[in-house]
Amino acid sequence: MSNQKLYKGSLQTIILKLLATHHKMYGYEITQKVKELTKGELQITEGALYPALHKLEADGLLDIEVVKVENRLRKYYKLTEIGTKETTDKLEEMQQFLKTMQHLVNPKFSLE
Amino acid sequence: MSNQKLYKGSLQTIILKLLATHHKMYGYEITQKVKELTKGELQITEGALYPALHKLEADGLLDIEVVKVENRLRKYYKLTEIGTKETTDKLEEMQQFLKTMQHLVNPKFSLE
DNA sequence: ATTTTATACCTAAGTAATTTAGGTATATCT
DNA sequence: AGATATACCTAAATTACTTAGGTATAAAAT
Repeated sequence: MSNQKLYKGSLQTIILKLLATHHKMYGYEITQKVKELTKGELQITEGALYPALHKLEADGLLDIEVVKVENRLRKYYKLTEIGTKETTDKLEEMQQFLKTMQHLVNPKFSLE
Repeated sequence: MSNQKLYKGSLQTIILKLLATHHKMYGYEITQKVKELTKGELQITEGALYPALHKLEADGLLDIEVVKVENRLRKYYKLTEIGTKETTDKLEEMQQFLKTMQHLVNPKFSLE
């Protein structure tokens, strides 16, 4: 995973997108889902994930619901109304970014 | 440019790609070219660019050629042999990253 | 004539998202 | 019994960047 640093700055967007799609997820589940969806290409570390979740919650984008499952704690996160709005914005920014980067590095445009 | 932070980690790749395409460029030219290619979407700051160029040179990926034009200095950079190789690798990593991110944020329209 | 903008280089302090490297605890597999 | 998987967490270090300066020449605007 030598290109892990390219993912810098996209963690919040990834979390928000997952919560928009799956409605309700807990931290560990997010790490596993990302690993699964990216076929191991992206491994979200817990040292990055948990502080990010706490910040999103502190910023009012996420709501929390603590559940005890098989004697273990789970903290389910879901989007607030503000979080849903912010997700739309961040996904648009991401699409714009991906389009721009594709344009910059795509060999098709190599003669510019 | 609220999504500037998404570009974190991609500066080296952008520089290398430009030098692969244009063979020889100087710092100021790179900032202008990126602004032009991205229609202002991405503004490389000089505080980021010059240290990045110095690092790429120190790492042996770039060669330098100083030229005096109209009484002003220009430092032209071009890829070394190692730099050319590294560019290929970094562009592959970037393509993989873009594909993965596209898939993550919009599985419906995956590039696959 | 003088100020501003454009060209062209640079550095250093501060910021923030991460990595690294720990920690706690329960359940399951070998 | 020990390793792996589940499930949470934090704090110091790293790092790529932003911010905010600096020097200097040439051209354009006021």
